[in-house]
Parts: sequence; structure tokens; C-alpha cells
Amino acid sequence: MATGATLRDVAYRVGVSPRTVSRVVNDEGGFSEATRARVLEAVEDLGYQPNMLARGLITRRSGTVGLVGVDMTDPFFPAMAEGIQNEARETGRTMFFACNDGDPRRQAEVFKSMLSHAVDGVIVFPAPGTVEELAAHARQGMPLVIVDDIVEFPNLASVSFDLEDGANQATQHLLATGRSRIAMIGSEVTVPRNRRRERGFLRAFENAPTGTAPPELVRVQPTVAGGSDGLAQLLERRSDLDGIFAFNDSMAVGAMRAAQSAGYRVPDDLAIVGCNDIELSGLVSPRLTTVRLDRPRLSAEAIRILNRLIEAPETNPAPLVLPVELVVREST
Amino acid sequence: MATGATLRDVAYRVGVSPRTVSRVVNDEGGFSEATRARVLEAVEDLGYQPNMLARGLITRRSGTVGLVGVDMTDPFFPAMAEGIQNEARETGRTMFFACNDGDPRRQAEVFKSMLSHAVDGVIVFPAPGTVEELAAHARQGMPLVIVDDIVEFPNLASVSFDLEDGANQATQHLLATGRSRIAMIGSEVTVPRNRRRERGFLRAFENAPTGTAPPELVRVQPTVAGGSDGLAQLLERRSDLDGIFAFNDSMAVGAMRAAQSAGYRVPDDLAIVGCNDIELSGLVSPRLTTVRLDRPRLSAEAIRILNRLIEAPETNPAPLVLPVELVVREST
DNA sequence: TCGGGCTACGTCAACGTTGACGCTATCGTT
DNA sequence: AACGATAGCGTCAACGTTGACGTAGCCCGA
Repeated sequence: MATGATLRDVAYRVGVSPRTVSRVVNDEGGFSEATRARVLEAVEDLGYQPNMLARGLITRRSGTVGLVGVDMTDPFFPAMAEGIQNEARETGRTMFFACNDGDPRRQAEVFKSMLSHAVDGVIVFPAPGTVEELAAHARQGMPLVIVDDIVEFPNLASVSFDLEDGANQATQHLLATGRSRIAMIGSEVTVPRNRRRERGFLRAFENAPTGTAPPELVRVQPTVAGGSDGLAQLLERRSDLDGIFAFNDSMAVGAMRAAQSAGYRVPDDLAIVGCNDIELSGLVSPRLTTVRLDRPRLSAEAIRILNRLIEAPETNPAPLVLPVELVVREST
Repeated sequence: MATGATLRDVAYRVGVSPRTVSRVVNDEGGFSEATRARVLEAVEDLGYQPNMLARGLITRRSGTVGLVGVDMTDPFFPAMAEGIQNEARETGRTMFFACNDGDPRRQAEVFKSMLSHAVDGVIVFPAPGTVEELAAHARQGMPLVIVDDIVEFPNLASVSFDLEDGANQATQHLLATGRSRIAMIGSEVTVPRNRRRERGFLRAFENAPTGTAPPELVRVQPTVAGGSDGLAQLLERRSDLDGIFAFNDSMAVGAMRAAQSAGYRVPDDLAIVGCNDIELSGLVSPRLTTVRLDRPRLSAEAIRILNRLIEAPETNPAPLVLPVELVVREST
């Protein structure tokens, strides 16, 4: 840690007290225009920068927020992280970052480290089954925004996409384009309460045309390889499937690869819909039909709500659920 | 900021002084086994966590490191960031994260914010043309590791891949497989000093077979769309190209898409080699021949060297250049 | 002329922790 | 028995900043 000039150094050079320099730096008022100019000049000369540790120690605001993601290698995540980081910077906060790898124990660990660094608030993509635990931190006064789950607890906000609707739209689209033997490739790392895509998928069959086969479902790892596995498992159950909805685009691409290798034509024999609209989806052939999520919007909302929670900890915002949009491309 | 128990609270409960609790917590020695047990029990009961702000204020070690990336949406970066974060966590440091978006001014801004939070060191993927500026920070005592550039300055380390060799291997491979009209699609956001891929590319032509056309080169944005642009520009110059080396895989994929749209068969008419081996490269068809970089290795080395620099600021490590490997797949 | 209010500062303590140092009881050595 | 060393604490100050409060000088109105 390179230690620079302090308030005292600036004060000594200008010939005022450190308190006055502090007032100028924080623009608190209570100083003359002449003093202000001389202080700012000295600040510039000495390259003074406020020490956020000392400031945070006394104001109990460290000027930092934490972002806890699941897994950077999930292609859905980086754009979100960048968006959140930019928004945080624009509101003058520096961002801690860590991953929980979907592991509750690791999440607890990184959370602890952020707490000890006195973060002003945290945005979390929760590891499975950790919502209650996070709520406990919120109750103790830590402003918290949970992304990608819908929960209501005091001092805790949640922001998510309407994935139940997205899955429903995707499945309805498969049904509407004449598919009748439809399966979903789900993720095995979800908790029952938060299986919104599965609910939307199943709900689409309530008004399905007669002759529609009952929906099939497998749960696999939410990766390209998992998607391939999932498709193989489904084809073993019934080889005449003609429609697939996948938990995310990576899995959809994996399923598409596996289907093509097994001799199925996409979309002629088998239509595939993904979810998330990652960049990859527009680069495979056929280009993937998918559910588009407005990630910049979610980043912005997450930080906005976190900032509100930091300013006014007693507020209790309602869960925010953002609309999604089906993007029909070539795989259906 | 939720404020928890302090050393005083623990001390009061145990009936010792805060200094003794501090000694136990930091395992400094100078206490009896009985005291240790009672302190640790109280620490557990009260959920005491050291306040890193206060600790950092006095020890001049904040227990944080900074990571400054260029752009999260570059598919090459997230895996690196995750690796670095994990390594940092394992050495007990929490990681700040920010992007410079390739903009020197933004980089200066995020650097300043990290400095004011008293980071112990920073790992930077530098924005173009900022190496001197970063070296100045290093001279002032900030331990710094620069990734993806080869520089030598006091108190500053650099870690990078041998991209000159990678580009050379890739181009030699094109020549060895009978290509004779070869172009490179370079990136326009590089500074001359650091155009290592271009040097490796050009060097391959020194011993090229007779009848090999002089190398072509365009510089475009380092994205999928840029790769498409680049290929279009090159084909305007000469439509009989039969080999392409691209600055990175995203550009290679863009070039491949553009070539296929223009009626070229890959690899029959046009062989394409990328660089970086991102996940996408194995998912497009034909699968991309590319230069593989050992990203986990680089993450680990970067943190390891940074830790050394933090422990012993006077050391002056030599630039570390990691070997790379050509992966031949279907696009050549 | 007095007092009330305001401007433009300064002083002091505190945030939670650790470095430097001091003190006491005990133990082993001579 | 006297002495030094050591173990096991405690005390105090400091890190750089800001909150709370004090105060000197001035202006203005009554």
C-alpha cells in the first residue's frame, strides 16, 4: 500500500486545520472562497486522495459494494457483472467481486470477507438454498439485493426476469408451430422453490391441443455438455421428440449439437428453444430461437435498488420482475 | 454497513483487555492456552469479525487486491478473472474489480478509486498506451502486475503469453498445409510496441516457400463483427486468399461466418486460424483451429507474483512469458 | 450599545485496530 | 537468597478521518 498525502499535509501547506481541508474536500461548506481555492490547489499539488479506510471507519460507509456471482464462466454472467460494475462506479462506489461457485459454504466465506471489509451493500446471485441465510444478514442491517430469485424479506430486495413467462412463451411457441412431443432440459442445480422455468413450461400444456404428448423433463448440468447429455437421455426415453425447451442457451446449443450428431435435422425434425440470449446463440447454425433478457436493465435496477436500500435501510422494496421477450430465429 | 462486535466487546465478555483478544485473533502468541480458548469461544458467540478498515488503517495492509480488466464481454477475460479471484481468495485477500473499457481515462479513474481504498496491489490488463503511467504508480510503491504485455520497470511485474510464437506457429501451420495467399486480421486497439501477433505472423514469411504471396494485413475491432468486416476488406483487396490468421477467436469466427456467406468453403477454399481458444471455438462448425493459452496458469502466476511483490516490494521480477500451443481442429 | 445571528474557522474525541512498551508473577540458575 | 529471563498480560498512542461543539470576529437591527 503506497501511502500518500493526508489531510494534515494539505492543511500544513495551506496553513489551516485538517478539519477545514476536510470540509473543502467534502464540500461541506463553512469556508471562504479564497480558502477553498488554496486548499484545492494544495490538494492538486500534493496529489492528496482521501483515505477511504479512515473515512469509512468513522462514517460507517466504506464506499464499496460487493458482487457475488455464481460462476464467471457462465456466459450469461459477465455482461451483468460489467453492467453492475459500471453503475456502481458511476454512483461513486468501488466494487468487490467474488464467485460462490454454487457452493453455499464458499458463499458464506466470501460474504464474510466482504462484511469484514465493511461493504455498504451486496448484490448476490445466490448459491442454491441460501436465501434464508442471506435474509438473516439483511435482517442484521446489511443492504442486500438478490438477483434471479423472487423473495420478500425486510431490508432485502430481489430483482429477476420473468422466466416463468419466458418458458411459457417458448413452449407455447413450440406448440403453436405444430410440435406435439415436447421435452424440457432443466438444470439440476436449482431448488424446487425457484424452478420458474419448469412451471412456465408445464403450464403451457394446460391448454395444449389434443394429441399433444405429456411433457418430458430431465435435469442436467447447465452447460453445453450437460445439454448434450440431456438430449441423449431424452431420446432414450422417446426418440420421436419434436420440440425441446432448454434451461439456458448453452444447454440448447449442446442439445442441438447432440441432435445433429444423432442425425436429427434442426429445426425440421426437432425444434429447439433456448433461454438467456447469449452471444453464442446468434453464432451457431441454425441460429437459436431463445428468450431474450434485458441484462443492462437488470444491472441498472439492481444497483439502483441497492443504492436506495443503502440510503434508506428501513425501506422494504417489492420484488422486481422484469419482462422477457421471445426471439424467434432459425432453430424452430 | 452492519456493525458487529468489536475487540472491546469480546474483551469485556472474557474479562481481558482488547489487546489480548487481538493477540489471540491474530495468533501472535503471548497468551495462555486457557485464555485462547475462552477468547475464541467469545469470538464465536458474538460473531466477532475483525474490521479490516481499522486493521488496514494501522497495518497499512488492507487485505485487498484490485483487478482491472479491459472488457468483461471479451470472452477471453471472464475465466481469467475467476481464476485470479479464486487465487486471491485463497491467499486471504478480497478482490476489487473494475473495467477500463480500453480507455486510459477510465483506467486512471478506477485506479484512483482503488488507491483510495488502499489496495495492497493491482493486476491490470492495461488500456492501450498506459504502461508508462502504470509504471509511475509502481515507482511510488504500488505493487503492480501487468498482464498481456512485456515490460520491465521497478516494482512492477508483467505476465503474458508468448503470442508472437503463437502467431508464428499458426502462420507456419498455414504455410505448411499448402496455403500461399495468407492474410492476418489484426486488432486496431493495440499499440505498436505490443503488436506481438503481427510480428510473429510476419516472421513466418521469412522462410516461406517460393511462390508465397506477400502477407496481407488489416486492423479492425476485435469482435465477431470486426472479424466479418476484416474479411470483407481483405477479399476486396484480393479475392483469392486461401489462409487467414485472426487476432482472436471472436474475429476468426466472424471471418468464418463472412467467408461462408460469401460462398467460400472453410477450410477447402479458405483456412482460418484463430487465437485464444475460447469455448466458442469448439462449438462453431467447422471447429476452429486456434492457439491455446493456459489461462489458469496465467491467473495463478499473476497472483503469485503480485503476492511476492506485496511481501517484498523491492524485488524486481523478470517478465514472465508463458508458452502457447497450436490446436489443430477443422478450420485448417 | 447591546445582543443575536452568522461566517469561518479551530479543538477534541472517536471509529476499531495494532505497535511499542511496561508491569507482575513465576521459574530456573547461581 | 538474589537475580535475570520469560510468560502473560495491560496501557497508551497512533493510523486518517469526521461528528460535535466551541469561538472570534463581523454585521445588523433595535
